[in-house]
This record gives sequence, C-alpha cells and structure tokens, in this order.
Amino acid sequence: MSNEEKNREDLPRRRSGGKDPSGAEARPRNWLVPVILLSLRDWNSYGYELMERSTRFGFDAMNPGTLYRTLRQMEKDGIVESSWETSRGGPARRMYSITDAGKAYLDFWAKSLEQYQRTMDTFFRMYTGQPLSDDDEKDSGEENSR
Amino acid sequence: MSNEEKNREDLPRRRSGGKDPSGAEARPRNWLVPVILLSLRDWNSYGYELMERSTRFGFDAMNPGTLYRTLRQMEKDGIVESSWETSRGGPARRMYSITDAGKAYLDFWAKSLEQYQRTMDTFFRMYTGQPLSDDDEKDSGEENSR
DNA sequence: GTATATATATGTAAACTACACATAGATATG
DNA sequence: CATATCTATGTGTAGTTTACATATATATAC
Repeated sequence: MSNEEKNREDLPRRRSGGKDPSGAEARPRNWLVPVILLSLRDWNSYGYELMERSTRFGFDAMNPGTLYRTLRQMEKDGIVESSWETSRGGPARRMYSITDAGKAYLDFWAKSLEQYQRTMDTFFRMYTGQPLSDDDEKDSGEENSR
Repeated sequence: MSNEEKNREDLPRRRSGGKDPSGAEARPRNWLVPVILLSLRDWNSYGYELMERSTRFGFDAMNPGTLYRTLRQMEKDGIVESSWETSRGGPARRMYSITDAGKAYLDFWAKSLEQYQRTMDTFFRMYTGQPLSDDDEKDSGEENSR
C-alpha cells in the first residue's frame, strides 16, 4: 500500500491513536454504547469488567478513559443507572444497570444496524463487480444480509 | 472553552446534523472515500455527479462541502487524480479518476469491512439472545460473514 | 437582465477519539 | 511499616472529523 506522500500535509492520516496507517479501516462507530447496553442487559456490571468484555467487539485495547467517560454520559442520558458497591474488598465499584430507556435505545440501534448491513451488502456487490442497476439499489441485499 | 460542560450536558448525544434525536444510529463512518473510489473505478466522474450516486450508500442528503473537501484531500493523498473539463456547456467540472494507490486503498478497505461484518454478526447473535461462550468470540462469524 | 440550475469551494462550531495523566483503596512483599 | 502492585475510576486535552452555512462562478431559461 503506497501511503508515502500521503494526506493532511505529507503523511498518512494518522489519527492520534490510529493503528491503521492507511486510514482504510472500518471501525465501530458509536458502538461503545450499544455494546455496553448489551452487556448490561444480561448482567449488571461495572467499568473495569465491561472493559474486558468489550474486547470481543473490536475494542481491543480499550482506553479506560473512553469507557468511564461514556458510562457517565450514558447515565446522564438515562439509559443506565449506577450505584456504588463497597461491600467487598478492593476499591469501590460503580455498578451499572440498564434502564427501560436503555433497552429501547438498544432496540432502536439494532434496527438501525440492519439498515447498515444492507449498505454493506450494496458496497460488496459493487466491489465484487456486479453492476448496480438503477432500480435495485433501494432494496438490495435482503437475501444475504445475514 | 472546555467542552466538558458544553457538549455533554443532559440530553442524549445529539450530533450537529443528526436526524436521529436518540443518537442510536449506525451510520457510515469513513465510508465516503471508499464509495467515491468505487464509483471512480467504473467511470471517471466529478463532484456534482458523485454526490448523486453516493445517495445509494446512505449518504442521503450529502452536503456538497463535505464531498468537495474530501475529493481535494483524496487528491493530495494520491488516491485520485483530477483535471478541469471545460469542453462543454455549463460550469467547468473537475474530472476525477482513480489511481493505482486508490485501487489498493479500496482493496484494503474491503478487507477491513469483512472484519467489521464479523463484529456485526457477534452483536446480532448476542442481541438475539444466543449467549456468547468464552471460547467462540474470537473466530465467530467466519461461516456466515459472506 | 435576472432567475435558476449546475458546479466547486471555504469558514467555522460542534463533536468525536484516544492518549496521557491523575486519584485512590486494598493487598502483597520485604 | 514502607512501598510496590493490582484494581478501579476519573479528567485534561490535542488532533481530527463532521456538517451546516455561506461564497463564488458559468451557462441556460424566461
């Protein structure tokens, strides 16, 4: 991949923490919130534990700051609730649980993701060479979206 | 201007132009560049036309500024080339064509997208209730990614 | 001649991302 | 007991992205 004399001024678009020098990368966007909600739907949990669980969604080297900040914001938004848990050894944990609003958010997200999948199908069909006729781009992808 | 108090106050994260008040939306991220490259791989084109074509990828009400700025940046990055076309009626068009580097970028992107699809599969499997055992989250999704 | 469609481009506020850094309790080790 | 380490939560901030508003210019329609 020739990313020699690349982008902004002269270098490949390196984001602050970008692992991918080319910038060609499809990474989760706005995924952290849904993933947290999904985890909390099953079991109540806390930041430190959620951080480990989220790795299975591509948040490999999750930065703690990002997670904790997101959790606090989620609580302000009313999609999770929290309370301190001090009845054990070790530092206090802020235990989170999902709210009804959080569950609704999750459902909305899942629906949105289906639309996204259709977009991906459209992309791949075009990428693999099948021309996109003018009357099938609207509902393409249903047959193999999953 | 500390954005600590500003942007995250009391409402679900509303983006500036977000049509979705809840913020629960899976929208293309970094998709504009690949979609442009994909279009240019088939036919050379120019901004105004690309803007219309990109609608089929979920860039419904594409903002012209975003597209033109992206195109200029792509040229700096070496993944497209351009030249003015004045031999016709109407305002001059800046005609773009894809470069070899652009094709390589596209291939890299497509590969990255496959990984993304696996992440989506993981999400949906968890969302629909199938528990994720501790030893299948690493290579899940290969069998039905496409 | 002026209103409209075509076509490209810039200015700027807001928001996102991710690293670096800070804080603090509990436990292990010498 | 001093201090190192693990667990756990949080803040500061630079760099980048996003998207709207706005500006410019050419050709055609009326």
